[in-house]
Amino acid sequence: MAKRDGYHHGDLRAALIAAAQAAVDAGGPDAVSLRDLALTLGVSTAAPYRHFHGRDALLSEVAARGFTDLGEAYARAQAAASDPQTALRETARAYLTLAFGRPGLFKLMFGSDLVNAADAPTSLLQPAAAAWEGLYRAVAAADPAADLATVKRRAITGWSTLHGFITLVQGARLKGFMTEPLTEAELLEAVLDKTLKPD
Amino acid sequence: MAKRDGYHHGDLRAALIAAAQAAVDAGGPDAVSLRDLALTLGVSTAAPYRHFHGRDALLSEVAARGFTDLGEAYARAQAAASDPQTALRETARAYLTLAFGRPGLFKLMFGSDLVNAADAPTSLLQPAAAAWEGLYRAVAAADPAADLATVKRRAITGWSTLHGFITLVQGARLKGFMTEPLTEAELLEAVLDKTLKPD
DNA sequence: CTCCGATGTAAGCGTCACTTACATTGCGAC
DNA sequence: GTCGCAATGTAAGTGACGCTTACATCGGAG
Repeated sequence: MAKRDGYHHGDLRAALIAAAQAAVDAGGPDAVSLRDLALTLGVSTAAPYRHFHGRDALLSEVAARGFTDLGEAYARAQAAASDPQTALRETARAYLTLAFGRPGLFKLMFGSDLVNAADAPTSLLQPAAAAWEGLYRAVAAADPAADLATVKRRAITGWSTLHGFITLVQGARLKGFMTEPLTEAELLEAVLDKTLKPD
Repeated sequence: MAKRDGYHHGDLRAALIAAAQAAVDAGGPDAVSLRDLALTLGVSTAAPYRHFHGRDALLSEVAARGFTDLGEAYARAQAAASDPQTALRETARAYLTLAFGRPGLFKLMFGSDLVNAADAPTSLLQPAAAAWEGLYRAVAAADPAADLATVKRRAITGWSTLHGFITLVQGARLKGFMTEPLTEAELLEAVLDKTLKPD
């Protein structure tokens, strides 16, 4: 790859994904402009369309890799844990780590309508579903005696707590409320406690 | 108002807000185009700028009215309840009602960066803060013995559960998982239960 | 009645995603 | 080897968007 002959780029597709990833991490989904990417990569504005149907297709690829990363982080957290309770807590922590460590990517994955779109590609839907399965798996393993409905209910309500806290914090809705008598670390543990509480 | 002399509109400002509100309810914040609104109202594309600094200022006005509505819904719910526990549950239900009843408006209020913006006007920040106070008030009233940190923690984690569920549902992240053995109504009550559980 | 501030218009700028017609290249078939 | 074709690039243009500037029109206060 990376052979430049003055006309063909070498591996424009990979370069576009990398540049888009960087832009998403730096400024979220809205910071991605195909024109900008093309200019940065020294290529015409029409070139990206040889590799992606459009802006959404490129963003879908970036989001898909985010979901893949998330699923792998879940798997690592669960493999490293000595018992199912710890595994569940560390799985939740992996979600928080992605959300607060790469907020731009998180916004793309969970704040955009890409996954919701009618023409969402399998390459996006599959990793997204796999990530959810990773969460679900941890909830199920933490209480093998629970029936299906219970596990689903716990997974959904727990995920809601975790996800809601993240979106509220990132939307700056808790500014001035998170501090005062509560430290941020205390609050984070409180959120984890509520997230994991069985019922 | 509404005097049309062929040149001046009569009350363009109010008409713009109403049209923007309708567009937001119909298709969310992204569905609002100043050009479209101007065309619909039979006015030039530059006219809206006589009444709003730009697109964000108009959307801020719509969002502000949403927060005002939310705060009033809280107040009504609390006034109608016979005891503080019921008041808290009905306050939470009011949040769900706005979210699921007017998803486009909810997305504008909590999914956009308007409130977060550095130049957010007081006319938006004040109703937003007031709405949060309405939630907080209900949590505090439900347990008068609790200290400040406890009330804050409960309000934040509870709101997180509620808010996260809404955003996950509206992002279609729970499609196929909400149904199976769980009815949607059951799940909603489960979310409310988890939201309101003191600790 | 006259002037002036409020409110409108016409025209245009720069950016965006995307399309179309054409140019260049590497590579496998022969 | 070279020929032809598919892959990959370019140049130019379309239409929508937010926003700005210079000018036109109107109603009401003096």
